Amino acid sequence: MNFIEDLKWRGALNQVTDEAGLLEAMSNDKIGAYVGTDPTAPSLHLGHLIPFMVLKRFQNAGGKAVIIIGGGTGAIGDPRPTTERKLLSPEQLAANEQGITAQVTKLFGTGDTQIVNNNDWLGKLTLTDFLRDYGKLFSINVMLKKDVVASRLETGISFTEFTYQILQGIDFHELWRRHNVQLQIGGSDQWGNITSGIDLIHAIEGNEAKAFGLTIPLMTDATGKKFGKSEGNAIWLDAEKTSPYTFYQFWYNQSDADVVKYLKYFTFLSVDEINELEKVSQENPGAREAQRRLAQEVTKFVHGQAAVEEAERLSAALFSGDVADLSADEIADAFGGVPSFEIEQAPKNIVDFLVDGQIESSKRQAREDVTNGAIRINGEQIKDLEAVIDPASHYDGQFVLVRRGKKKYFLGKVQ
RNA sequence: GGGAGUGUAGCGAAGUCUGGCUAAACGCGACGGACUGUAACUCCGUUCCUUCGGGUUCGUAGGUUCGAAUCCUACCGCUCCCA
Repeated sequence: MNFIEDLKWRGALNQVTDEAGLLEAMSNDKIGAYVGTDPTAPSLHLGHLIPFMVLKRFQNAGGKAVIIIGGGTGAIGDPRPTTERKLLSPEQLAANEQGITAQVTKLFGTGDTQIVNNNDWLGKLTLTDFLRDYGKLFSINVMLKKDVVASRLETGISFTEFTYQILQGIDFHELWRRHNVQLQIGGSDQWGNITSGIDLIHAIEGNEAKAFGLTIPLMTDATGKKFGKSEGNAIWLDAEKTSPYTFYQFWYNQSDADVVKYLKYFTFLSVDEINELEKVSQENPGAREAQRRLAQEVTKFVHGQAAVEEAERLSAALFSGDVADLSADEIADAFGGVPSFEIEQAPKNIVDFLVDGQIESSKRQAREDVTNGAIRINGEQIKDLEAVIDPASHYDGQFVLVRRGKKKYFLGKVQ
């Protein structure tokens, strides 16, 4: 199976500009492909992982992976279909660039990968050079027709964001020139920006210049919701923002209807392996074999093998439910990945305890959950609103382990 | 600058003409529970705060009234049309 066939089988292909041409270019030469990310946040989240997975597959298919950290484009802002973005401060941008660069480096290693920051060339471009060298090559008429711009004409779009597509076009051309990058990969919303780049390359280098674009379909789950949120929160790749345990659990909890789709999309398992897992999953869905494998593979890719083992150890401890007999050391060891909060040594009423530990948002809510039997302290269900929590009662007086609902854990640490 | 709209709980959206029955319909989301396979579906409950007596809300500030999300005035924000 070639690169494109593999993507099709995985359901990871939305549009390609010239499928045959791309395959030919790949077989004739070691070409590069790139994915760009603007540093809009200090960490990547699962949505970002999607194009990176495809880039990695491209690399595995013998290509060279190039990643742009968009210091320059991030300073401008890729227009959203609805509203204008707020500009990020230079300090924020710098911090975000640093965080994201570190993550990408971890994902791709240092092998056949190039990580560049487009601020290196965009930052040096003077206004007059920009207008003379690039502005002349872009037709306002074409730019206005791009989907994002068209949708913004109603509500308004600043000149700054309007210009974004030119900047991304310049990026593609720069990489084409410097690193033999002939393919740009992105989400389906990037089609317009990608074709801007291809057009620019053709305008500067001539129509015979090889440049291709490939987009990936928007990922949704079986109920049609946008993928990648857990309880309304984004799943981050940064272990500080989303613990490896939570990350692992996110994948482990995927529904049967979605799991095969995600195996195809988010793992490098072979066709045979995935087909086998699909079969196993259908025959015995309750064993959650496919989900387990999915969780292992993706957690390994993002956080490493040690994190997988840690997450599985923690999961085993939590879901056995038998936590009261663990030692303080075991608690510290196993529950390190669970959200924690600081507590005082003195005994405290259950409701106050939950609110002070920010496990509950208000006393009202805390009472409701306690009354419903949703709260367990050190493994023991507490339904009495007057109950007093004494940190000294378990784990050498060091910890109080709180469980809310069926599977949310919090660790109180005595100061 | 002129004209027309609009601003309600996390979001969407009723209620405004015909003031009290409105802490404010309904939907989504979120949270909890039952079921289960740490799934999906379904079902049930909760969703401003509370010392459970009550308190504070419907863009903001005033006013009318026994009583205002609902009427009046000013201001602020947003959208559209004309210039």
